[in-house]
Amino acid sequence: MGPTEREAGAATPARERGTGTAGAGSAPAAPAAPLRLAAEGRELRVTHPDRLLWRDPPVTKRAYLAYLARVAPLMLPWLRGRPLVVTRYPGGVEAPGFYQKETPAGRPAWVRTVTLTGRRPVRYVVCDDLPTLLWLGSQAVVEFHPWNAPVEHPHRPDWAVIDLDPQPPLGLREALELALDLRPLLAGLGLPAFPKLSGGRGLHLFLPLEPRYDEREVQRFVRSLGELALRRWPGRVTLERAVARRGARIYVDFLQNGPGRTMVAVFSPRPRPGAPVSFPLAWEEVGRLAAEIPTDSHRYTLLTVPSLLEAGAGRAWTGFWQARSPLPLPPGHGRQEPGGAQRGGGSPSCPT
DNA sequence: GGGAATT
DNA sequence: AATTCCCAACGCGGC
DNA sequence: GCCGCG
Repeated sequence: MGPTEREAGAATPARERGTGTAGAGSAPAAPAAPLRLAAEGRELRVTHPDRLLWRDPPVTKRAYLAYLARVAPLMLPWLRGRPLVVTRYPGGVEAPGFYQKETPAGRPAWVRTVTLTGRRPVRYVVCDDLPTLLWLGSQAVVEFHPWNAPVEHPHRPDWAVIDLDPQPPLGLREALELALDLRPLLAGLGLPAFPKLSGGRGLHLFLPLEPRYDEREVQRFVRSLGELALRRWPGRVTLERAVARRGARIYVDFLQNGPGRTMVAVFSPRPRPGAPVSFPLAWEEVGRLAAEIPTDSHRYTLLTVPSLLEAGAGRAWTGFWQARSPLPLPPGHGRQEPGGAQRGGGSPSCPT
């Protein structure tokens, strides 16, 4: 989804919805005063606290900040120490939004940034703490896309991502089923995988990695995993870039592992109707959900900003950071081997 | 959402 | 003073 | 070459 998308026919800009204003004859609806917030000794100004970021279900900026504060303990570990790319929707998620890499101007002095030079130098936000998270929320940041690598070694990702994107009429159910079949295959390669709901139709598998490979190597490896899955389940899996050629299969998007590419963080909301959230699952839940969700449920929404605000954040993956794995690279994979053109592009060996 | 550039 | 602009990016494959 | 794609 591009951040500039908008819901068909919903051009109405988000408007201030009076906060009740029990106003018996009181002053004419005062333009909502900026809210003052303090967190961990940092002070924050929040304009338009009652603006609706999502209309259905209704989520005001104020409620959104409460959500972020609530999930912060579980969310921050996935943002901390990484360059952050965000999408922002200052007019609400039904109005156009935009990607932002460069740190928004006017940041408080205590917001950490890091400048990385690719084609051009970019000063990224590094969201290490609650005040920074809330400041981003106050800036109408809706999606959090941390780099796959930490600032200390930005070109040595410490996780790989397998993005399972079911093409309608397939839906979450089918993505969960594929993940369940992928799991033993990955385990056979010594790769524990951690699943999360994308917040859209699909599922993301995170594979904790020893940070010794560059983005290209990781991307090549995940592509070869996709090819393996494609050979094994040709009717269920596709690696096609062109939507028209994907058919009713699960698109395995390995390109998300490339240089400078990002994946939406755990607990990041999505700028879609329903205020869905990308949510970490335990494998038992993957199995349970696969059994519960109706087939072809390509619109299934499980967890939302309001539901998590109400019920609490749940839990995180356990053991992720202890599981960092080496990639089972065949000899020569990813290394310039003088004259040693190996066949097959380095597919992982597969216990068939 | 807000700073900068443009009218 | 008011309005508009700007906020990523890049390679790959199909045509 | 341009477009769509993520």
